[in-house]
Amino acid sequence: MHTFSEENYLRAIYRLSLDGSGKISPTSIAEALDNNPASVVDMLKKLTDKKLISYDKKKGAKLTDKGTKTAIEVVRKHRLWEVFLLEKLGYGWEEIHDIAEQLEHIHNDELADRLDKFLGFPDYDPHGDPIPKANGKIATAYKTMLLEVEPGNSCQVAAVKDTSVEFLQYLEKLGVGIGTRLKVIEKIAFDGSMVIQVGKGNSINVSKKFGESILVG
Amino acid sequence: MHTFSEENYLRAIYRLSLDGSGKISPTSIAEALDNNPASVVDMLKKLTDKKLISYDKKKGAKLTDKGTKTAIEVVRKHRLWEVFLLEKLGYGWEEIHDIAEQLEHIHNDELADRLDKFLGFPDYDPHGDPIPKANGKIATAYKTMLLEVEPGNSCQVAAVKDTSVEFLQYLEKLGVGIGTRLKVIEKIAFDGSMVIQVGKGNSINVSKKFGESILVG
DNA sequence: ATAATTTATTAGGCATGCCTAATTTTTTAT
DNA sequence: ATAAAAAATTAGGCATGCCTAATAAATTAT
Ligand SMILES: [Mn+2]
Ligand SMILES: [Mn+2]
Ligand SMILES: [Mn+2]
Ligand SMILES: [Mn+2]
Repeated sequence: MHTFSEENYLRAIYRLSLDGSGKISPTSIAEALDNNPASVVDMLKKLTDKKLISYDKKKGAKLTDKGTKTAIEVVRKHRLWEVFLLEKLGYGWEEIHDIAEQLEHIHNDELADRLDKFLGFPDYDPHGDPIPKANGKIATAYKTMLLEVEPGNSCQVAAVKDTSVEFLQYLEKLGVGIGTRLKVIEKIAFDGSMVIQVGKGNSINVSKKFGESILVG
Repeated sequence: MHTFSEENYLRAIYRLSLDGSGKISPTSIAEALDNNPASVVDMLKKLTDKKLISYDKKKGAKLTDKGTKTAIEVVRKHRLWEVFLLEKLGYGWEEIHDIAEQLEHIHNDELADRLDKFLGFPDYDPHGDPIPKANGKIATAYKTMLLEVEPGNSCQVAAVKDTSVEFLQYLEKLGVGIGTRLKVIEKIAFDGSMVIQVGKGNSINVSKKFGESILVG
């Protein structure tokens, strides 16, 4: 079995590989895990020895099939537990990520499948991310950023790319959740911010970072 | 926050203190945790420094108020999770202990209370052990062993003192669970074994160890 | 009381997973 | 091409939590 730390690295590498933002370097992993590049280099050696990744200074880190399988299992558990925490225990959507970060490491062969069944085989987690199925298949994630929506057009919030407490509480305050209808009124060329209308409510100005953190469908 | 290992030690010391089998020594703790007395001595120092226990070669280890509080919180989570795993996820009663061993270490202030509420405030776990309440109060555990029941008398299984897979699967095979009515037919002086009738079924011979592992009420 | 046995403790070591500081390599700017 | 900056790596260290082997202390048996 893998350690918590190994699983956290695999999950981080997996997420970085989906971002498609190029080479997965020690620095990028360190940033994702909020630790030190030197620590990452240590761990990349261990993961390479265990055949969970390949690592090459030129090509960066890449999950092997074995590593991908493990990463997806961890992600599956993470997202299923998030659904449980929100729907069954009544936590707020800004609280669940940190707890799921711990629960994703509980080891038991049947756990994910039993939890999945108990929850009614949900397709998406509370942040709009697709939940990998028992066979490892994953629905393709939404990938249009709110930022890319042209003024005059409407869309619905499909997922949030940032699960920080700060961002989710801000969304809560604005009345924005998964499924909320947003209309882009205007884009400000100066700083990339935009004016949007939330549902049928009033218009507000949100930053470029905000526009990049919401995926719409 | 405390580490998994610290919590496991606190829980072990707590359980040993309830057994009332005298002084809690490094050897007894090592046996409970299946590790080495030398390791235990190391940890007793750390727990003493953190004011979670007091340790004295003469008096053995004793939980402080702070240590007791933590131990009870861990036991509370352990038993609530066991109820969850059995009742909501449908695991067998011999499978839940090991998973709860992991789940008991998930840290979140509201978790135990939310889980408790979700489960309908259960009083006992699936092995018949009382679940500590939010205020730390615990129903007194059953303490009459099946072994002490006189021939001719009947009783009901209230709890099992041994949660090993081997014992629980054996009980399963015999059709014995919490609440099962048992009648003591005969006690064999030779080896302490006894002949019991399970429910309205046939009579079987069970060992002394068996008689010591079942609590009745 | 002395010897044998058991228990507790210390000493030294190892794996994990992190760190800082120093060094090397690579990339970017001039 | 050279200098400056950034990224990767190495070296050395630290905390945790475990181990074995050696030693000390306490118990039990003779
Ligand atoms: Mn995690
Ligand atoms: Mn999520
Ligand atoms: Mn248990
Ligand atoms: Mn445990």
